[in-house]
This record gives sequence, C-alpha cells and structure tokens, in this order.
Amino acid sequence: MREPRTFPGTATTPVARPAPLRQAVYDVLIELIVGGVLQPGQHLIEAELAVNLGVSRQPVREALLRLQSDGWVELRPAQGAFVHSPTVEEAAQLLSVRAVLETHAAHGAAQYATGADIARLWELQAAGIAALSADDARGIVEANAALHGFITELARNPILAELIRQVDRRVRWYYMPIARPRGKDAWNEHAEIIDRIAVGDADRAEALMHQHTRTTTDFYCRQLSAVPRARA
Amino acid sequence: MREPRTFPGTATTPVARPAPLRQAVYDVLIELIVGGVLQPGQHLIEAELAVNLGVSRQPVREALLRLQSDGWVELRPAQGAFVHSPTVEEAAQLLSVRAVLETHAAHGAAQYATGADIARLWELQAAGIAALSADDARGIVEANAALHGFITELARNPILAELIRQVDRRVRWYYMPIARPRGKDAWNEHAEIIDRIAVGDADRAEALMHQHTRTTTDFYCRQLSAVPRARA
DNA sequence: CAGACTCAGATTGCATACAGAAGCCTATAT
DNA sequence: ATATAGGCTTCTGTATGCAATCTGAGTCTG
Repeated sequence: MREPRTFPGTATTPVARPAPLRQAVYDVLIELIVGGVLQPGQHLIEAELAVNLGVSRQPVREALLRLQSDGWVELRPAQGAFVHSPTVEEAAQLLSVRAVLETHAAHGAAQYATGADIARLWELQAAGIAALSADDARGIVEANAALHGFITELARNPILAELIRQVDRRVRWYYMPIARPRGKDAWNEHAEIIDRIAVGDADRAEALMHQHTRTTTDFYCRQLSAVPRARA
Repeated sequence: MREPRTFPGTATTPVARPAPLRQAVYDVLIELIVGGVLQPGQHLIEAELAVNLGVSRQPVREALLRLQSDGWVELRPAQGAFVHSPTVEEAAQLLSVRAVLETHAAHGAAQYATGADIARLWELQAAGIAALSADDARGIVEANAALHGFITELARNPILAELIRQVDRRVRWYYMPIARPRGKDAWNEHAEIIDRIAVGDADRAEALMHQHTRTTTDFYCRQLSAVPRARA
C-alpha cells in the first residue's frame, strides 16, 4: 500500500504537530483580555509582552496580527496594538449577527440531525435544567453555550460554525462582567426548538430560534442600557 | 485647544499613515490567488515570495498569517502555507451564509435608509439595468456587487458588513471562473427589494432578499454540479 | 526486488539586529 | 505664561541569522 489513503472511520488528527508558539501566545493574550488583566484601550507593547511571556517579539507580533483579525485588538500603523474598546453599538451589532447566524444553524440542524444527535440535545437540555435548579450561574452559562454550540455543529456547516464561534466569543467577552443568564423561559424555548429539530421541521425550528435569540438580545440590551459604560 | 477632539462631521481617515508592507503583500497575494497564478493546493514558499515581491520574509509571513484567518491559505505547522482548495460543499456553505447575512442586512437597511440612500439605490439599480441592456457581463457583476454592498452599508452594522465582505470575496473567487450573472429576473427582484426598503418595510424587504439570495444560491449550485471539479 | 534506513537539501519557526517614525520632554522665544 | 521648535527616547516595521524539522533521494539489507 504505497498510496496514502485516508481511513474512513478514523478521524485522526494528524498526530499533534508541534504547536507553534504564536498559538500559545494568542491563547494567553485572549485569556488576559477576557480576564480584564489587559484593559480596553491599553497599549500593548510587543517587547513587554515578549518578556512577560518568555518569548521573543516574533511570536507576539504574529499573535497580535491574528488578534486583530478576530477583533480583539486594533493595530494602528506605526503605533502598535491597542486592546479593542467595545462600544454599546458594537455589542448590539454582535448580538444581532449572532442571532441570525444561530437562526440559520437551527434550520440546518433540523435538516441533518440524527436520532443520536437528538438524544444528545436532550441530554444537554437536561444538564441546563439541572444547573438552573441548582441555581448554578456558571453551570447555566456553560450548558447554554454547549447546547447552542451543538446545534451549530448539527448544521453541518463549518463555515457557519466558525463565524458563530468568533462572534460568540466576542459577545461573551463583552457581556461576561454584567450578564446574568435568562432563566427558565430560555430553557422552555430550547425545548420547543429541540422538538422541532427532532421531527425535522426546519422552518419552524428556525422561527423558534429566531424568536429565542431575539428575546435574548433584547434581554441583554436592557442590561446594557442599565450599565452603559461598565468598562470604560 | 489641547484636548484631542474628534470633529463630528468630518470622517477624515487619519491622513494616510504609512501603509505597512504586509498589507501590500496581502493584497498582491489575494490578486495572485484570485487570478489563478497561485493555484489551489500550491505550496507557497516564504523565501520565494519574498524575492519575487522584493521584500523580506517577515512581511510575507505576516501576510500569510492574515490570509489564513480569511480562509485563503492553510498553514500547516512546520510545513508552511498552501493555497486553500475550495470544495463544492464549502462553496455551498459560503453561499448559504452569505444569503442569511445579506437577508439580515436588508432588514437593517429598510430601518435606517434615508431619502438620499434610496436615491442612490435607484441609481445603482439603473446602472445594473444599463449593463444588462448592453450585455456587459463584467458590468453586471460589478453593478450587482455595488448594489448589494450599498444595501449592506445601509444596515449601519459594521460587524455584519465586515463578515459579508469576507464571505463574499471567497464566494466570488470560487465562482468567478464558472459563474454567469443571473440576468433580468435578479434585477426585478432588486427593484422590489428597494421598493420595500424605501418605505421602511423591514420585514418584507427581508423576506424578498431571502427569496432573492435563495434563488441566486440555487442558480449557482446548479452551475456548480454541472462543472463539478472545475478547479482541482 | 521490496522495504527500511540514512543523510542531505530545503523550509519553517524563532531570535536578534537595525532603521525609521511617533510621541514626549525640555528649552526658548514671544 | 503660552506656544513653538528641537532633540531625545521609545516603539514599531523590516531585515537577517540560526537551529529544528520535514521531505525526498539514494543506499543498504533481507
């Protein structure tokens, strides 16, 4: 067998290539931004970051470049990187974009979900209900993300999934400090959506997801106007 | 006046900063990929590109990094950059994502468009009709892009606009070699959409755009299945 | 003759070095 | 006292150098 065949069943990642440093730096910097260590508007000095992270400027530069593509920092020519300062308008825009993307994902999920997928959806739903009963705020947020993320996967559209992932991360960054989860209503809506996905009713699943994300958006926007400049 | 004020009316770009080389390299490489000089799957050697473009490896590296973020090349660790090989599935996914994003843009446009905006929309529409009458294929494509692009602008959502821009560029790359414009029907649909935007009927504008993009998607997908592996 | 091993060339990833631009502080003139 | 001009420091942008790694050809062995 000389010819390099791909084995049908085995989805082997190519044996864990040596992860580039830029990736590690990228991850750490996002952690620092999300965690508030690096504050919005702050000037990120390459050399300083390099020393703190124990690498040279090169991987830091490459990480900053990607952070710019993903909307985390702004790169002003000849001035360097500044942590992006999210605005209220931008938060609303991110929410609305995420809403339409997830609505579309629900449509696709209803088309492609298998029996096993449905079972998994109900598991995730149950986990969310459990966290809700236990009043476990962190658990609720995680369960919600897991459920929405799995629905996204079910749409069998990696392009869509990647966009949602990017948008969602930025939304969560902005709302993490102020947002509280929505509560029981959201999970009732989830149940309805799963119901429609289960029977392959794509249009109805889409409509319900549209309603759900819209309600969530409004819910967050109200909190937003209540705390207008929480992170100046 | 010591304090640095931003002037309300003037949307001045900050006086043309020295454009970094990486930007120029990035633009040139996209040209080369779109133009077919660099073919899908081809291994891009940093040093080679650097020599050809008359710069060092550094700007080339940075450009390649951004090209990866935007889906133009794949960067395999320790192996370098390879021009992305688009698949039929991916093309369909890009089309469907672009459709939902533009549908959302139409909704926003209907909410925010001013009288002047409407006038501009009809101008762009007229330009498209003119190109159609003149049987100017290139002109039709450009007019179509201009009209859709302006509708996107009208949604007053830069996040959405940026996503559409990225997705649209990749779609156009894939379809440029095989696609023919749709013809008269598309422009009739445009007219209806503009009508609804003009009167601020967001829901109807959204529905019409949904229909329009869906038809366009189907139209392209048919051409796609007719030329399955045009660019292997 | 097939297959595994070795070694050399090539290429990436990271580090360092250098030049130019931007911002800041100070000194000076009005 | 305020505004301005000039020099200085800092940081980015670009170039180059070096080590590790991957690929492929050639060779050796069963």
